Order: sequence, then C-alpha cells, then structure tokens
Amino acid sequence: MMVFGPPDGEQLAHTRALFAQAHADAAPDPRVEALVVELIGRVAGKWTMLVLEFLTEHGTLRFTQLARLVEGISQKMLTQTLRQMERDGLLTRTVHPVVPPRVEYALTPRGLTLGAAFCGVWVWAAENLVEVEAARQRFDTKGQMP
Amino acid sequence: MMVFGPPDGEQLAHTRALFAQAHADAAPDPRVEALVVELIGRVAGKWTMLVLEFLTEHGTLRFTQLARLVEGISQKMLTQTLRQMERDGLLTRTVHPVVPPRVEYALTPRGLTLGAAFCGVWVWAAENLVEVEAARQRFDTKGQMP
DNA sequence: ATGCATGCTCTCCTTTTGGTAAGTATGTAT
DNA sequence: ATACATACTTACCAAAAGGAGAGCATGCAT
Repeated sequence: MMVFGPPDGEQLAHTRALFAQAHADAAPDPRVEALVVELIGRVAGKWTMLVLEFLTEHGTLRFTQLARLVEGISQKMLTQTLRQMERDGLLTRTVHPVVPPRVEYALTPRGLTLGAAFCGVWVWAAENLVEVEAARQRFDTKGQMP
Repeated sequence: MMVFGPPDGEQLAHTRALFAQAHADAAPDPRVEALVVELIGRVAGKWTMLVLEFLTEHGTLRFTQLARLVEGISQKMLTQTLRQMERDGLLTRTVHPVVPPRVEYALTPRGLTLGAAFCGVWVWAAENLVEVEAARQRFDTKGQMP
C-alpha cells in the first residue's frame, strides 16, 4: 500500500499543514511539551506499551498473568510500570483482600484513548518498516568502499 | 472539552475496537513490534521529536541553526540524533563544499509523515494534561496520612 | 603567523536505567 | 512444623545514556 509517492509538493504541504495545525492548537504550552516528552519516553520503555497492548486486548489481568504475557519483564519493572500508569490514571488497581493476594489491573478510559493515540505510530511503522530497513542498509554499506 | 465521559461501555468498546483493529492489521510481525519500540524509544529521547518539530516548521535548517533552536542539546547529541534520522531515511543531509562548511538538513516525505503520526499522541497529551496532573497529585497525596 | 567560523569527533566522567536475587507478609494446605 | 502461593520491596551491580570539554580540518581575514 503506497501511502505517499515521490516528494510531491502537494502531499508534502498537506502533511506539513496537518502537523503545524496540531502544534498551533496544542503546543504553545511548555507543560504539554514536557508531558509529551515524558509520556512518550515512558511508553517507549517498551514495557508500558506492551502492558497497554495486553490490557487493551484482555480487559482485566492479574499481576502474574501480565508477568507471563509480557515475557522478559522482571517483577521490579512490571511493578514500576504499573505504578506509574496507575499514578497517571491510565489504569486501575484493584486489590482483593484474600490469601494469597489477588490484584487486578484494567485500563481506564484514559488509558484506552492513549493506546488509540499510539495507533498512528504503529500504523506508520508497519507501513514503513521495509523502507526504513532498506534505508539503513543503504546508509550502512555506502561509505565502506572509498 | 470533554472527550470521553464516565466508563461508558459503548465508548470503551469503540476505542478498543479501533486499537485492536490497528493491531490486527499491523502487528502480527515481531519486526514491526521491534521497530515501533525502537523508534518510539528514539523519538522519546526528546531530541528527535524536537528536531522533527523544528524541521517541520522551518523546512530546511543548518547544523548551528538547529543547535540554537533545540536549546540545551549538546553537539554530540545533535550529531547523533541527525545521523540516526538520516540513516532511517527521515531526513536528508546536504554538505556544501565551502569554507566554513555548510550542512543543511531537511525532512524527507517519510520524516514528515512520521511527524504527522505523532500528532495523535501530541493531541492526547494536550487534551489530558490537566487530568493527568490531577491524577498524579491525588496519587501522591493519598497514602501519606494513615 | 594568528585567529576565527563551522561541523564535526573523541575522551572522560556522571547519571540513569534495568536486571538478579533475596527477603516479606499472610493464610492455607500437608 | 513446614512448605507454598501471590504480590510485592529492597539491595546490589552492570550496562547504557548523555553531558562537558578539548581537538581537528579547512580556508579566509587580519
């Protein structure tokens, strides 16, 4: 699926206008900038995004279920990730006072919309994966023979 | 501006459907997942996003111009950020063989669309900034008095 | 000869990040 | 009495990120 062709002026201008508009609307506030950077940084940690993904798919999950799904994550990182997301109001943490303890996590509406907001990036990556990899190869090989 | 109300089932289902659809379309490939994580991680480094921003706004910029605009960045980080973006085909680097050297950077169409893809996150942050900060305060203050 | 401007690169050092492994609390099962 | 399960927390350590500052190549101006 070709989303954009050659550096066509019209397409470019359109994309630029979209971007500039969003910035004009939303970005004069440095606090927004800070939140975006911090938030993206968090989501980028690879764990947050995976948690977001699994909770979106499954609805509600327990600590150990998440630990199994997000394979490779340590308990420490899972706890940390979940706490941060809870603090930001992205998910709810429900402790059932039983033994052994049972804690359930579920996204809030705000968590769901954040997941949706990252869809654009997902789609971009899927659409551009091949081209990016090709670009990297070109970049890495050229310059090796003088 | 209220974008979503209480945990209304319909809204939730809709958002979830959007997210799940995008994932069904784009995410079965682990390479996509890896690229998304890596890419978001990069953009999150706060420098990449700023460079993306300024180049979107200004079109073409020289090294020193970028260094001035992206205040706080070190030469090392600016160079590194620009090289990575060039490698990924997000921007072009044009060296003019004059003295003193003159190097110009401009986004490729792919760089522009990536910027556009991050708009969703940007908008989300602007819309949810107040609520997220409130949620953090609530989280931080509760639990301090037993 | 000296200095300056640009766009880097390289080294050193500090901060941050993240993993491993162990410990904790609690009640139930054996 | 002992072991176990769950959901953490804490201490320690290694790796990675990132900032400061110096060095470098080049040619023109003084």
